[in-house]
Amino acid sequence: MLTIPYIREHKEECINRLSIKNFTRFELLDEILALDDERRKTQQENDEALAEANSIARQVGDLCKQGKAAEAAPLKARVAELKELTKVKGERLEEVKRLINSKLVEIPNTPNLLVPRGRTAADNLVVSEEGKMPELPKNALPHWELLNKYQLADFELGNKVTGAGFPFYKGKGARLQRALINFFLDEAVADGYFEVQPPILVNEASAYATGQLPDKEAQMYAVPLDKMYMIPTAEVPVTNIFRDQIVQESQLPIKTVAYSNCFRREAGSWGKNVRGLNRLHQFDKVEIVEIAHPDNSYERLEAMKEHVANLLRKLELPFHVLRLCGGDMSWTSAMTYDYEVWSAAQQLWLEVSSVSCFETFQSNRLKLRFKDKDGNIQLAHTLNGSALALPRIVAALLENNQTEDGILIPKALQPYTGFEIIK
RNA sequence: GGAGAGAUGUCCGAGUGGUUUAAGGAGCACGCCUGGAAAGUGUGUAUACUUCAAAAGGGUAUCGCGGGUUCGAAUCCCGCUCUCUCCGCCA
Repeated sequence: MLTIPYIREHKEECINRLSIKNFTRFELLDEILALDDERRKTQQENDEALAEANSIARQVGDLCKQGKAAEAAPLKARVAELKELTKVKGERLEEVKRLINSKLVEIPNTPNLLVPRGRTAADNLVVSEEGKMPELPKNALPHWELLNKYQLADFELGNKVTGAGFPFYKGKGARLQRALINFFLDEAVADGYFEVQPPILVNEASAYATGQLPDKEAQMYAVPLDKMYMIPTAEVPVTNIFRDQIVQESQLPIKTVAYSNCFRREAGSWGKNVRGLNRLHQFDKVEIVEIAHPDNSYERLEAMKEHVANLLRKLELPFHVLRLCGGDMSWTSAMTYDYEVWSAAQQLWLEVSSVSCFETFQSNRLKLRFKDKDGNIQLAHTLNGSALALPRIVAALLENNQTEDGILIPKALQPYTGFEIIK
């Protein structure tokens, strides 16, 4: 969420940036500032009452030691009055803080001024495009038929054992999954990312800190008996590593990579173009997360963007990069690049990665800070990106590389698969 | 799942109702000493909110978390979380 000092000191800029996301409820800003004034005033009054009570308690202690307990009676009465007062003030203070918080979570992150204005995916800006568009043989098949033809995945079996959107991968299909995971992890480690393997269940505090709660609760699978949630992305546990932390400035940027299963209920989003691997409830993803200095977080965003582009180059997939417009960006992002690979048989661009800078929007809620050279403590910037999500990569690999002899595996992946062709 | 023990600052660790304004030690930072270092020595060393034009200084809260008792709680009471030991189960 946004910080109150930012809203207070840069209100015009804040409004201008929010308008890029087509946000219009600017009255929330003034409401928050008014409540914050009340919070300060209330706290001051409460603190004064507490200070007087503390002072009286010391006096009572002294009197008792001197054997003058009787003289303490009026002081005790005064403390009782103060206690009533601090009860009322304290409750109001908590109430005001709750109100401020409830309004803050209704305001999205402020987009970077470079973010194009717009409402839908059609307004996204194509910033680069590379790779050779494949020429497919006649009777080219979409990936769901290829999965079936070469016995790489079994959706029916998934339906039987779990439900729709939970396929089994089998044989070379399973091996291809494992190869891609290892390939992505090795590439990230070679690029300086520190590998972690996170839990795939998180507690409420973690889900709240990265913003899945309270807004996106319906998107997560929950384990209510233990008050836990299945992660929709490794971003959640990995970013939460840094919750309530003060890191050293010299440690920045902190580059972390994690592979995990991801679980998404995708409530209400089933419809067109979700066949096969295009949309699943459980999928695999390698995620990169960075904690960066505010001075160079956008340089880090470009570096992450390049890391992802290199993966796609090595996989020899045609792709383009979009800078998302305000209307298509996520609530929490300040700037997002989406990567889409061309899935030749479906004749579709498939989103395989989303790389974002959140500035302080996440770290404010996380309480993720660093101490600068002068000893001042300030919020760090967070960034993350998929590098990469597997199912749509598999879809594009299968469709684009199909030949009459079988499906060719890109060279970079062959050491990981142990085979050059699927037939 | 059962029984017991525990959680104090960067770390170790003392503290069972009032100069604890959290002892002491270690670490770290800076200074002195030194040709340089070690040793020695001195000073400093949490976070959040708030007050103040700013700095300095001050106030409040925080001893796992949340309540309660009391004029006063790290200390007493209740609930929760987590850790350790033993038992049970187990890849």
